[in-house]
Amino acid sequence: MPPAHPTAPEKFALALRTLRQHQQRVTAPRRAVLSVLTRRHGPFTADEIHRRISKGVCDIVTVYRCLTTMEEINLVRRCDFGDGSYRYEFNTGEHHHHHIICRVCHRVKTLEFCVAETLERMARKMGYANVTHTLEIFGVCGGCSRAAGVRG
Amino acid sequence: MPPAHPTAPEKFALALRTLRQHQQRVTAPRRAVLSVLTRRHGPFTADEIHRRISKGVCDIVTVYRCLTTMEEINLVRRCDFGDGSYRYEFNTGEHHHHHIICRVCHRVKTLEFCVAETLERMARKMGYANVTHTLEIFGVCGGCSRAAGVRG
DNA sequence: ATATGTGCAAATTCTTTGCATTAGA
DNA sequence: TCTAATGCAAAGAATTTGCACATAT
Repeated sequence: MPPAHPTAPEKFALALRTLRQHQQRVTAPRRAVLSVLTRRHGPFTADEIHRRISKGVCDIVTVYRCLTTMEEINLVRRCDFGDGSYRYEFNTGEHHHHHIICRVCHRVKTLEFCVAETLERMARKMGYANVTHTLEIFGVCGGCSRAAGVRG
Repeated sequence: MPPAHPTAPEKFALALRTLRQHQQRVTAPRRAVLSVLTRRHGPFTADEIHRRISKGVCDIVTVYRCLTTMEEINLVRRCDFGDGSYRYEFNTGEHHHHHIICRVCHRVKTLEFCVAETLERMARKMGYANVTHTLEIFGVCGGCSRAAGVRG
């Protein structure tokens, strides 16, 4: 069986395969987007991804289109931290997880733990099909708390 | 002690009192917004609220400003279903709750139950202060499933 | 060869802001 | 009275769309 945490190149190769399996073409912009997303987990906004791509490879519009396509085939997951823009992360399919977002420095930590199965089960009992959920935790991280404490 | 589920007029009266307590003026647009939000739990988008207000009472911009003010004094809660617009609901302060949103008809049910305390506790242990969370459940409700089933 | 993907410009959608005017307290 | 709230117009930000051109298969 594959290692629990595939390396970036492994994820990248897997992603290209997944594209082809879904009759999607492997283009330079798609490679670039996937390269960013497999190297660091993110999640990143479309703009952040675009800025991490070598200048001139593609337009921000193309980044959006790549991400939409990739979300449709479950290669990426779209997250919403409620701050006005969506974020995208590579979907390894390994484990469902959530984020803790610092309200001050906006750094994101991943929580490899989910507590919402109970709620999903409840929703299914209520007659819902195709149940999913979003769950994000917000707070002020230790560093930012200390920084604020020192100042005032 | 007050009843567990105050009536709409009770909520409305309470809301006006809360406004005054916070040195906020009681104006026609604010009454109109609160009237909508206390009559039905929602949550509603700014546009939905505006359309439910008698024509000519106020501009959509004013609805946004009312909602912002009301959120600041905790009279309303802002929800984000990740579909491009925020939704607002009256905050009775009674109990924290979540929503189940049908992906097809977009009808919202309230889940008077929260499972995320565990996660918040975990975040606090990780050194985060001022911890909150967002949690929404999505699915296809029974009615919509049946409708889809009948057709195809 | 040909359908799919991309660039550029422009449109859309949601939300916020500036400023003169109106109206609560 | 006098500050806070509103209307209107316009700005902003994020995302999507239209269409001609480029390119992966």
